[in-house]
Amino acid sequence: MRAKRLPREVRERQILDAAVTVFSQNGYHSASMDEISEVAGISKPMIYAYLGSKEDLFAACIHREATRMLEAVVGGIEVGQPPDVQLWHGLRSFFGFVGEYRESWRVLHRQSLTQGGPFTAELMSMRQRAISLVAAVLMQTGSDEGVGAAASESGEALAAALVGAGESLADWWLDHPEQSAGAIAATLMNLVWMGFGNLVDGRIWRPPAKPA
Amino acid sequence: MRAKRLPREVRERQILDAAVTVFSQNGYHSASMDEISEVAGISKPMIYAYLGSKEDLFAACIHREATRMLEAVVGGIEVGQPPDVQLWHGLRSFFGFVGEYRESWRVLHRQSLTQGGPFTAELMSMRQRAISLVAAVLMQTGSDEGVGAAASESGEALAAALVGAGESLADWWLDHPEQSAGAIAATLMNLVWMGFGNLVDGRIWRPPAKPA
DNA sequence: CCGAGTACCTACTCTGGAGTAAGGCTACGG
DNA sequence: CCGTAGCCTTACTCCAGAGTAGGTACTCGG
Repeated sequence: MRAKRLPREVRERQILDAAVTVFSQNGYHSASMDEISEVAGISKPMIYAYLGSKEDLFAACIHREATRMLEAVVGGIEVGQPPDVQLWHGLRSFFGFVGEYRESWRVLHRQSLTQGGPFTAELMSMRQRAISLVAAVLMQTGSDEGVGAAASESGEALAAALVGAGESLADWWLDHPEQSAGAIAATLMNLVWMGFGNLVDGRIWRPPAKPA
Repeated sequence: MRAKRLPREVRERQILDAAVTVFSQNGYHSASMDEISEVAGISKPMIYAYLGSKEDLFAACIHREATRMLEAVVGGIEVGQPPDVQLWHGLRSFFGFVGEYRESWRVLHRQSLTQGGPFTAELMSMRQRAISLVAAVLMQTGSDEGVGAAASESGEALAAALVGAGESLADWWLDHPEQSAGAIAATLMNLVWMGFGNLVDGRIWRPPAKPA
């Protein structure tokens, strides 16, 4: 069946959408260009004409979705706020994004670690941006209040751990969707801000009164 | 070149070693059986004769390495100790393992999330065992001291977050090897036990006097 | 010394799937 | 109404790499 004639811009979006869907299902290698073209409702050579090789296509997917996600998170943070509130809003935005765009998340995370392809660059870069962002929020705490030596020395490491915790929790959430995004965000916020030692004593962190 | 005649048991170990090496470098899909056979110093049909298909081989690798790792972690924990000490020793053992067997870690983690193959079962199971183990340690805190409601309700989620933080920090460590395994473990221990809120105030967690 | 079993090899087959050559259809400017 | 630019397709080529057929050497019990 011959597809209706459409401007390039529109087709490119359709192709990317289809690619994200297919990649998210079974990973980069298991996805075939034929299947992507079928889902996109277009023939294979169009993909090559517009987006280049399979690797290029994957890189383009990663780039688009990563940008979307980081924009969502950054957009959720208000600069004037105290650091715990910033972190809280960042987490809420992150889990909100994951909940709303599961496919995007899957393609970003579940396929991300399979280093090997040249698209690794794209992924490393996005991950690094995430870590840097978190580190910045955490360390700003420091400049405001004179952060403890232990915290400031290992800022990047702490940020990496936090990012990993978020990723892992997001995955766990996909398999246990009974909770809301807010509840998940609160769980992580508590772990990371209060620490388990405090949680045991029943001390928990709560968002400030003004409803978020 | 004809290889020297060796008993099956020995060859199987050599093959598994080679497979772990190759899989850890570029992931499951990029690894070829030809390359594995070459690294193992043996010809391809031997692999098929002894370990079965490529998927079987990968599953066998995962199984062996996961068992090793969990044994290392479990072996590092002493049951009588208070929970924070147990967690501390577990973390030390974990990062010790990662530092010593980088290839094992890579094959376990970096390839693990690419869902799709039937070996996913093996991976899910090992991850679940890790999460359960952590959850058990954390929750035991509860039964000892009457854990806060917030902590007990989301025990599995907290464990998932902690496991993810550990994994992510381990990856980060591979790229920043300047610190010792103990230092990395201490970083995570502090984040997770004290929480960032306390770290900012300079309160940190320390292992009990008796040198670990 | 001789089977027979087990380690081991060379040299294939065969398929999935990336990427392409070559050309048809449609809209729009002139 | 015609040409040309750009959307779109069918129908290939081609190769990496999983898996195998079939045969060779070594070794050990008898």
